[in-house]
Amino acid sequence: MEVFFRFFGAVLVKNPYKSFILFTNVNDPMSITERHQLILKELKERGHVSIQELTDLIKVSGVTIRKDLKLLEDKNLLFRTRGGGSINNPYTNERPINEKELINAAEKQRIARAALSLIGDNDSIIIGSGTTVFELARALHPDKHLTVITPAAKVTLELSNRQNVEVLQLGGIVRQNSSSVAGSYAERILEEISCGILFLGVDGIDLDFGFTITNLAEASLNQKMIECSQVLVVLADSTKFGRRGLGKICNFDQVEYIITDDKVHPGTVKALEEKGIKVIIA
Amino acid sequence: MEVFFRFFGAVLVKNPYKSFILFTNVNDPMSITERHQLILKELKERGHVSIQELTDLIKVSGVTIRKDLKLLEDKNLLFRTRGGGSINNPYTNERPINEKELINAAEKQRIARAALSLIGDNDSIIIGSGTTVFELARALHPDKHLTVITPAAKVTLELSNRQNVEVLQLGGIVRQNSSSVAGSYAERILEEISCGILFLGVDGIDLDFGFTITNLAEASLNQKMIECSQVLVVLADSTKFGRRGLGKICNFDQVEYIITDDKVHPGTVKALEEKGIKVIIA
DNA sequence: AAGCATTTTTAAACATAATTAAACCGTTTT
DNA sequence: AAAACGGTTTAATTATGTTTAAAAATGCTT
Repeated sequence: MEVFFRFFGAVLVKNPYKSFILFTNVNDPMSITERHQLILKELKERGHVSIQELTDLIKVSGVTIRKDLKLLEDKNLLFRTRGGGSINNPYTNERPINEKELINAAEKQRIARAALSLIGDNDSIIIGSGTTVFELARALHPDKHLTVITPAAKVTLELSNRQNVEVLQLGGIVRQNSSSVAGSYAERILEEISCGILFLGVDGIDLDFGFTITNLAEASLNQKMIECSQVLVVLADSTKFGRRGLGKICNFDQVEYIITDDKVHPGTVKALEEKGIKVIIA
Repeated sequence: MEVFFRFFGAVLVKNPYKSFILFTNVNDPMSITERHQLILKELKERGHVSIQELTDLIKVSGVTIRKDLKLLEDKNLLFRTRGGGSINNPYTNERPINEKELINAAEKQRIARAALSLIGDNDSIIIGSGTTVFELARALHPDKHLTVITPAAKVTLELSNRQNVEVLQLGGIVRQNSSSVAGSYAERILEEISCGILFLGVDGIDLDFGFTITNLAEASLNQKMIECSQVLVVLADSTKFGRRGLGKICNFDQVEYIITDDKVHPGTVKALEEKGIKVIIA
């Protein structure tokens, strides 16, 4: 018995299968489970979600999102906060929370997400220490393999179970508060490494003095990082401009990109661009 | 006999649809088994199915699809969600790390607290990787200065803000899951170090074969740690006895203390003590 | 092939769950 | 103090689920 199949004008012979075409409307409203999945995914990537974000994204009412958050909280999958939800228990504060850090959190996340676009497949990158570049680690979910070198234990922990990411933790004495290493051990490892992009967080950007950080040992490590990297990208929210830290890291000619937020002064941007730096406003 | 494909022509023209092609014969309605196969195939490809989709496709009533989904759920082939089915439990995706931590948590904490008594003022110690020795880091609140060397990022993060503790994080490639480094970078740092006590967690203690761990790179690192330490203390809950991991760490003559819980077999304790090891039961 | 029992399917009725707008209340910000 | 924001409740609407009884399909026996 010979069986013919016709499909878009072509004829298939003796196909052992039966055929159906299943259609899914992409514009269909999301099911409750899909919403919950999405919320959990966002939480995992960003650390917290806001109701505003979610209503914009999913096109449902705030009441519904609040109900979702309540359900997920009941399942111990998130902690409810005013206006959203968080993956961390806000009540297990290891150290007093810097209020300002929280206020700039959204900017830092936008900056981090803008930085993602600079990373290519099979790249190797360095992620420095500091809260801004930590957000980069959090937002990093590469499709292809990526090697990440970092002095920061927080970055290592964030990335250690992530798909497609290989982490090289630098060694050395750990600085209090930053949980990040510095010193000769780390620098010696860097001497054997050549890396694509360095993502650096800084404490100060002064148009006359250059890029600075408050800790001297870290400044030295950052210099070594610059030496072994081909491209230097500085991530800094707009509050860092006009400030000076104790230790100088580098001059403007060594920096290829600065990624910052939209509160940066236009004159500053112009001055940076005249120095040959590509400024990305997230 | 000619068989033709069933097209939903009007739908095809509309663009916001994604289409999936499955095979089936048109003339006969689908059998129950074919339906189930179709549902499972869709699930495999897309992760979830909706009842709406399936009724449109197979031209059966919603009641029937619900019955199908119930049957498949009873066979543990899918999870029912409102309006459809999902391939994996949508709510068990979080917090994989805590689970291992929870195993024998109370024992591990008692073991860790017993280990504290071995640490003296101004000592320098190594804390290895694994959940048991991590509990030691958690319990560590020294009155006098203490230097801690560790390959584990979790230990570093736990101790980085603690009073009187200086942390030396070893460098190297980070192992998935353990978030702990191993390899030549770490070993080279250890060559320059001499340390008082090494607190090691192991995966297996076999009276004939010695101390073992499942990961080979970690086994090698552990050997180097032993070389640079004066005293070796093994922390292991009683479930570790009689087991063997892939990589051998050391023999019994190199171990000075074993700290374990009270569920250990008395014969085992005796055998260990005959080998010259001091056994502490927490 | 006819008869009969069993299973499958479905429409209809009913029950439950989900969503939202609107009204209202309490906090936080200005 | 006012305005803006987030949260809760209510009531109406819509979507999804369950049950029931009847019809249709299937399988088995003779």
